[in-house]
Formats: sequence, C-alpha cells, structure tokens
Amino acid sequence: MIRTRFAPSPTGYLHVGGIRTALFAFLVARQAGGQFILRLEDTDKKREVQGSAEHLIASLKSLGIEYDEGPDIGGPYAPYTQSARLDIYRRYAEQLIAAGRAYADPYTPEEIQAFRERAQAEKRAFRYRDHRPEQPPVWDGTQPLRLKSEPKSYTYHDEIFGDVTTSEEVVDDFILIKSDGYPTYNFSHIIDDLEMKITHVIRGQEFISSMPNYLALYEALDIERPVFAHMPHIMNEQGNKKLGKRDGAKDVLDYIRDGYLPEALDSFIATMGWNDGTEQEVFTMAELIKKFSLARVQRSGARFDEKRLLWVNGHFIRELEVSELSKRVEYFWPEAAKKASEDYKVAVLTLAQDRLKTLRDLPALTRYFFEEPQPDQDLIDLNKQLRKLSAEERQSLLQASHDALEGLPEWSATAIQDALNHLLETTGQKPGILFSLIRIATTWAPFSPQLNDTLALLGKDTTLARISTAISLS
RNA sequence: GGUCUCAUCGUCUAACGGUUAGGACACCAGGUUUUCAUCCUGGCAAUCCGGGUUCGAUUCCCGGUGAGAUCACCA
Repeated sequence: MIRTRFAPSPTGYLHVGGIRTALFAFLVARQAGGQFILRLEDTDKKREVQGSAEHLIASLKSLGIEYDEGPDIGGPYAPYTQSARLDIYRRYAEQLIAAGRAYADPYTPEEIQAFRERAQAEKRAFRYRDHRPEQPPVWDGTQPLRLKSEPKSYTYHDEIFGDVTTSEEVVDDFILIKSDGYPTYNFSHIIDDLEMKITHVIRGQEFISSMPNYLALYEALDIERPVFAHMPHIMNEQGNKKLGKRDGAKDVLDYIRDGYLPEALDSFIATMGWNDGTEQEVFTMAELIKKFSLARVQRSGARFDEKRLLWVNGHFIRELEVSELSKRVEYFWPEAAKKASEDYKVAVLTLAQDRLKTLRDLPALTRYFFEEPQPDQDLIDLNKQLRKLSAEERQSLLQASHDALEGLPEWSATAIQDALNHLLETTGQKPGILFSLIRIATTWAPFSPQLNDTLALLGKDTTLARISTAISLS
C-alpha cells in the first residue's frame, strides 16, 4: 500500500514550487490507490505564521489536491500536527539515548559559534562531532539532544536522481531535540514517516544535502528507509535561483483570485519537469493520475514561464462548456452586469470565451454590453483607416448605417450581416472602414467580438441609440 | 570554500548509440473578405567546451566550464 505525504511548515503561503511537490505526492498515491497525507510540521514556534495552516489547506483544496488524512480531518495515525506529538519524539529520543546513539549537548550557542569561527579561520569545515564531549551530561531536556553519528559514506537510491553516494565528511551530530523541547525537522519527519507508515518521501531537492544525516538516523534507529524522490527545483523567471517567497513567488491562491483555472494550474505545474513522453501538452487531473510517473520527472530545474501558464489557462477556458464557464466567472463580472439576466450574461460569455486568457479579463472584454461606454476619440484618431476620414464623412456613414439598421424587420445576427454587406455596396466603402466605424461607435472598445454578433446581442434600440450618439459627437 | 546535483531552440521539453535533432509556449509572416481573440498555414531558433570509447555519439566515460542547492537549537 503506497502512502505519501505533504509536510509543509505553517510559515506562510504555498507557491507553485511547494504545490508541485504536493501534487506529485498526491498523484503517486492516487495512481496506486494509496493514501495521501497532510502533516503540519510546526516545530519552529518562532517562525510560525498565524492562519497559515488554514491557508495551506485552502490552497491544496482549491487545486483539487485532496488528502485522506490530515490535521483537520484526522486519521488512523492522528494527530497530524507535530506540536501535538512531542511525547512520541521523546520516546524515540530516549530509545536512542539508551542505545548510546544520542547525547546531551553541553555547550552554549556562543561556545559552538566560537568553534565554528575557529574552523573557518583555519579554513576547514566545521563539524560538531570533532568537539563531541567525552562525558556528556545526563539529558534533562533543557540541553539540545544530538545524534551520535558515525562518519561513513552512504549510498541510496533516489527515484529521480538515481543512485547517489554521499561522502563521510558531511555526516555530523545534528540536533534531534532543541533546547525548547521541540524536535528538529531532521528528527521529527523521520519518526512521523515511520509512525504514519509513509512509503514514499517526495520532497524538494534542497533536502538532498541533508540525506547523509537522515540515513545515519535511519541506521541508528534501525528502521527501514522509505522510497526517496527529490524534486528538482522550480527556478524563478530569470532562471538564476530557486523560486522562493523572498523573491516574490506568488501565492497559488492569488492565481485563483487572478482568474486562473485550477485545472490549468495543475496541468501547468505538473508539466514543469514532467511529461508523459508523447506530444501531449496539457493534462486533466484524471490524465495526470493515470499517466504520471516519477521515472519521467526531469532532473534539472525548470524555469517558471508565466506566458506559458497564460496559454494553458486560455486553453482550459476554451475547453469549458459555457454553462460551466458561467459558474466559474460568477465573481468576475463587471459591476454593471449585476442587473443583467443570466441568459444575457451567458450570451455575452459565449462571445467573450475565446478572448479570455484569465477570468479576470472579463470586465474589460464585456463592459459595454452592460453599461453605456465612454466615447474615446483616440480610438478613431489612432485608427489607421478611420483617421483619414473627415468628421462629415464619418457622420454620413454612420447615418447611412443607422438608417439601414433601423429598417430591419428582424434583429438577428444573419439579418444584420446581410444589412451590413448591403451597406458596403451602397456606400462603396471597404469593410475595414465601415465596420470599424460602426464597431467603435457601438462599443468604444479597442476590440470586440464579430460586429454582427455584437450588435445582435446589444439589441436594436441600444445599437441605434449608440450610433445616434456617435453621430452627434462627430 | 567543502559537499551534492544538473546541463538540447529565448522558455518548457522529446529523441533503445544511427532522426533533415521532434513538439509546445513566445516571437515573426500569411489566411479565416472589420478590430481583438480563437482557429489554420508557414518561418525563426538548440545538443556548453575539450578529450576518449565506437563504423557512428545529444545519448556512454573522463576532464573542464557554467548553473543550482546546501553547509542553523529553519524546514
């Protein structure tokens, strides 16, 4: 039975790097019919941020990454919050002490700092184990507890990086339990993975360099190692650093607020560093669950490309049924759309769908369907074709259009198109001029859907009124 | 600096040791008899460098170079 976990610390929000690790762990579990667990690693009380646990949970849920066990829903190995598991860590700590594999650290932080500086001055690496006390005091819980490590080289298999060998000089007596009584991540995650029967440890590449220490601990505890899979980093847009909050990596919930679809985010995030080997470019969650494999995860870091995300998002928007899209854009309509009927909004949405890159584009694209647009002379003056016309010429063209449309017995897209085509002949104008003029006069927008569709939806009265207004303006 | 890791178009990537090195995003041009978008067609564009192994290296090995990660009582 495969069990994977995502184990963030509640120190802030989740960016695409973190969410990708969660997504991959989720996919591995789902694909095998196993469980995916959320565990909160809140052992650093100083860095904890209020409300971030809820924020993390909301982020996962908003992307459809559902966990089977977790702090808010419980499970067979509860609690899933590390600060509530202190007695468990202590039990293992005492086991290590009894086995002679852990000891109390008698030094003050200042003393250790002095050791470190001396090592640095002498240009050699600082290792705590070089200063290991001969007769450590009995651990009373107020000193840090350290692992008594054995310097040796380790080899392990990583699902992504293959066989990795570490050198012995990096194994050290790291801290298991801090002087405040909380365990370090280095200790607690191993205990929890064991207790919670985690089979696959899927996490960021930054933990690779700590692997020798973890391996030493698995050995000291005499427990079996889980399967490891370290994910390559997602790099920032410049490609010179791993994506991080400090450099403004965006909260995934902000992407949702900005009108990105969860399915677009999932597909995009999954394909940064993974592909199924075919030429398929976008994947639904169901496809990801079916096709994902750690073996096809890239070893090099991928750069975060916002332009590609935008394209993926547009793709998923176009794939949606209008009825579904209609539900998704509920909170994105312009203010003025509130009074409009559902049917009218769906009709507008149908015309706007192809033009939407994010749901947030909706107001800019549709405002003139709901309220009177502000005339903007620049649209005419900056238009290559229209600016050649005199005000009188524009006026007479608009008047002719007004008259032709007014006489229409039936107000439909096809009837309007026929009338417009006929108008082309009677006025002897090019479509580029005549249609642009009508389009601008009725929408005052830099771009809009096909003219006949736009007018049909606007309605006869509104269309004629707007043309009349434009005539009086010229 | 030590340790570990990585290296194909600008970006994301494909390619049992044999391909005109493929696809997608972006960009450019054209078409879909109005704009924007969609859609279609075409174009631009890559194997970091040097050795080896081999009949033949993007692919395997070694060495450079470059990049990243990490060296906490953070995770």
